[in-house]
Amino acid sequence: MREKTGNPLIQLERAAGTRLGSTLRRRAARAAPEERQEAILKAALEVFSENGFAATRLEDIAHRAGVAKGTLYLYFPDKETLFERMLQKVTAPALARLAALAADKSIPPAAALAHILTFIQTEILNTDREKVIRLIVAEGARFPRLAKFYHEEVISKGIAAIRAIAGRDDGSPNMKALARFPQLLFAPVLTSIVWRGLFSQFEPLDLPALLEAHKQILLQAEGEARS
Amino acid sequence: MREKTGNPLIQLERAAGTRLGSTLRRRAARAAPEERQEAILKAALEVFSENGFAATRLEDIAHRAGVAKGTLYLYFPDKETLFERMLQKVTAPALARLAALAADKSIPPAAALAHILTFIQTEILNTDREKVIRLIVAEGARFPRLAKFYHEEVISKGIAAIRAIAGRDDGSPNMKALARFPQLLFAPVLTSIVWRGLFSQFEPLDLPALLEAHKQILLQAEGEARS
Amino acid sequence: MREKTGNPLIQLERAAGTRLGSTLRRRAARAAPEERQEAILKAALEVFSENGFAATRLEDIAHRAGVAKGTLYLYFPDKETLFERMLQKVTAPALARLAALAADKSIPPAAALAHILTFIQTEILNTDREKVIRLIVAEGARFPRLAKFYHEEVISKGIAAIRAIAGRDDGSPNMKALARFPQLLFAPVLTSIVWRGLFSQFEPLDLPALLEAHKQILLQAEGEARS
Amino acid sequence: MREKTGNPLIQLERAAGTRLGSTLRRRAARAAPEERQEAILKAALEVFSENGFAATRLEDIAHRAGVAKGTLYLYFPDKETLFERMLQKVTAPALARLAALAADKSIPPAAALAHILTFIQTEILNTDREKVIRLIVAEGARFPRLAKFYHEEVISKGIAAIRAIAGRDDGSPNMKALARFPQLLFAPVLTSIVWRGLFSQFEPLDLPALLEAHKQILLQAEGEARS
DNA sequence: CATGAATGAGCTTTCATTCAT
DNA sequence: CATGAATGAAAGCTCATTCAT
Repeated sequence: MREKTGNPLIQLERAAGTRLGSTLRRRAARAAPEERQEAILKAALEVFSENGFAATRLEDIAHRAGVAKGTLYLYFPDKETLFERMLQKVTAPALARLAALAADKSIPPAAALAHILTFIQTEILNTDREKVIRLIVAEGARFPRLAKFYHEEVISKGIAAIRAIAGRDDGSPNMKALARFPQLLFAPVLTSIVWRGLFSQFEPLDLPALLEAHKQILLQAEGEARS
Repeated sequence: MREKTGNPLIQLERAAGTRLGSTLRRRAARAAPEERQEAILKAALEVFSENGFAATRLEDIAHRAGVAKGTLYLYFPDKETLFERMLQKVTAPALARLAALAADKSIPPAAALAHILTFIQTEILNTDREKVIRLIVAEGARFPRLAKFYHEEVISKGIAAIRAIAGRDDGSPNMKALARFPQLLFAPVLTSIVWRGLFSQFEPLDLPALLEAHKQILLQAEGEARS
Repeated sequence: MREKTGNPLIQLERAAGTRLGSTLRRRAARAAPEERQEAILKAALEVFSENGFAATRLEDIAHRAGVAKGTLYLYFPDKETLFERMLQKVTAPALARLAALAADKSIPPAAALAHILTFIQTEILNTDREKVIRLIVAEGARFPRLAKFYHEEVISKGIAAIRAIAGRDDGSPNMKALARFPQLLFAPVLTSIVWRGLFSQFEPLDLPALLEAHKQILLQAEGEARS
Repeated sequence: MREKTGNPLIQLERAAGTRLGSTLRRRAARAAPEERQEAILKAALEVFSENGFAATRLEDIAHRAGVAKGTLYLYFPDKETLFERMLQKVTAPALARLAALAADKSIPPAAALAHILTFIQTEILNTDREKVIRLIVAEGARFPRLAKFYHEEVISKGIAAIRAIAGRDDGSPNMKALARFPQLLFAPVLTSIVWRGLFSQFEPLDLPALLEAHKQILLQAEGEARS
């Protein structure tokens, strides 16, 4: 951390009050406001992910976004709000397809749930959303508003979708269990995310294979969701 | 280190006293040094659990432990070390019985794994160890030394035990999967711990029932590990 | 300069808007430059009066004047100059009639002085000029240039006028005193201005009656300056 | 302003990590807490008087008091409170003798009031209390709590004392006026204080003579309060 | 050993001023 | 001319760490 930037060349120029060629000045030719907002949120996700909320310095986010410290305050009133808005923004979309899956009753339940796991695999893992999950897991306890938002917007919807799908099946005991505890479907995903954040360097984890094994156990599926 | 908070949610609790002369010191008539160390570590677990590493003030730990701020430095060189030592201390024991289970080849694998889950239920959940797990999950990424320690002392041993047990079974596909991915055994436990830290107030979770369902799916066990 | 507030009492008023895109600009269809200057100075008097120099934000003045922040700099080089120019502008006229009174030797001294007090009552109290006096009293010590200007343009002229008038009288001891200490004439006025700025809400002050009493004491006048 | 202190000798010593003779270290051999509080309040009065509330930097107060910035916060929770406490502290005593004068009915009213003016002259003018008055006059409008405190603790008591004394006299019209408007007694004092804060360098003011003249006008006193 | 007052680096936030549009 | 987004110095406040007692 602690990148003491501040191009000395530029500083000299200023100190002297001179006005040399114009190419070197100006940090990035004034971007559109939406792009800056975007850049700030992107930088925020990165830096918060690396350091956690409390240990993140706004100056680092600003640097990473290519703006000045004060600029952040043109877009967000304070650190906490920036944090929450950033998480909400990344969180926002994404649940639509799950709802569609839940509604499509032509797909057999086991296949639909396998689809969900595949969906998670491609749309969340190794994505910004994985970082978000890590941040929520790590900081959510200190941000009840955030936990509530995430539960309402993501978790409860996902839970409902899984429950709806599993409920369509009648016989299978595993499906019954899933209808009661949808958490069992994504528990290995969450565990993998945590694992990869902590232990991968000591003991790597073959995530696709793990999820495949999970599907077979839970859904007796034969890897039909390979696509 | 030197991390700063600013989290308004947390600052409420503070505000403290107006700082006067110090006529009425002495809190508990001088305890034995081991007891003090103990008290400090206990307080540290509590306060770090509530606030996370960066947002925790050493003064709060000292206060909770009934000692002065400076006293902490007689036992630990700095905040980070206190944090790590505290986690290591709570972590330390606990794995012996798992190893014993793994070694006892008279118990059928499924029963042994069910035993492990029961063991986790009674010895970890609702315990200081659950708090430790939450802290590791939340802060481990910023404390690689800690993650390494925890992997070495706890995770890899648990993994090895599960793998040894599951490996004794030959036929069952679930056992094969567990031998390859022991994480699948405790994934629902970790998920539950995270859930209870974040979402319980919005949507409670019947943990024993969830683990029971998990056992049935994974081990076709019929709750035989009730003991 | 570059002074900072932090006064929480003042910050309440702010908080502003969340800063969005700027689709709906334009406040008042482009005014003539003199009018803008006027509007800025008017707004400046108001806002500086409410908050004092250091705690006043230029943005508030701009907002109140219906112009953009940057526009201020087209009319004034910096905050301090705006402050001084504003005070000078309001101060500027006003002394002519006093000089006339001083020159008109047909009016008996006591009556002339009573006139002055009446003049003050109608032309200063409850006027922008009262605000100016409060600002000078409050901030003058930090703006020697301003104090000097005010002394030269207003105070010394007023003092001279009073002295000239009182000096025309020979016998009366009060007139002798006033010729030596013209401040005694307007001391109750200044005191009232300060009082009303600070204590009126706790203990109101009947200003006309007070000045009437003052006239009687000092000038043995019987309210003949009612005009 | 902006005294960048920080004894370079000491800084070198620290940088090198050496431990030389012990006399130079240590900012003042750890004073008693009351003394430090005292020193801080004294420094605060000075610096606030020079710069006003908003333009005063806590660091300057700390430097002037010979303590570190953080030390201020051991004694006062924030800038505003320091400001108010400082003013209250200087204000606190002082009114007792006035009350005594008001109660002593053996002294003729005019003499008692003359005493009060003399008292003001010796106990307030050229004193910390004069600075306090200037600060209240300048900042009171922004600190209603402070204005209220000052009115309750000082002003209203002084007003009451004057009114009681003046009320004992029956005939004199001046006394009647004073009983109704006690402000007239101290108006020249306040005016002088303001004058000396703003214009003395351009036009000095013989304050004792002015107050003497005031006494003669108001009390027909012949300087009997010389004592 | 224990204490807690003292320190000062560091962080969030504000706002006068600039300048591309 | 006018705008207001952008800048970054500066200030209030916190808290890990030290050290005289």
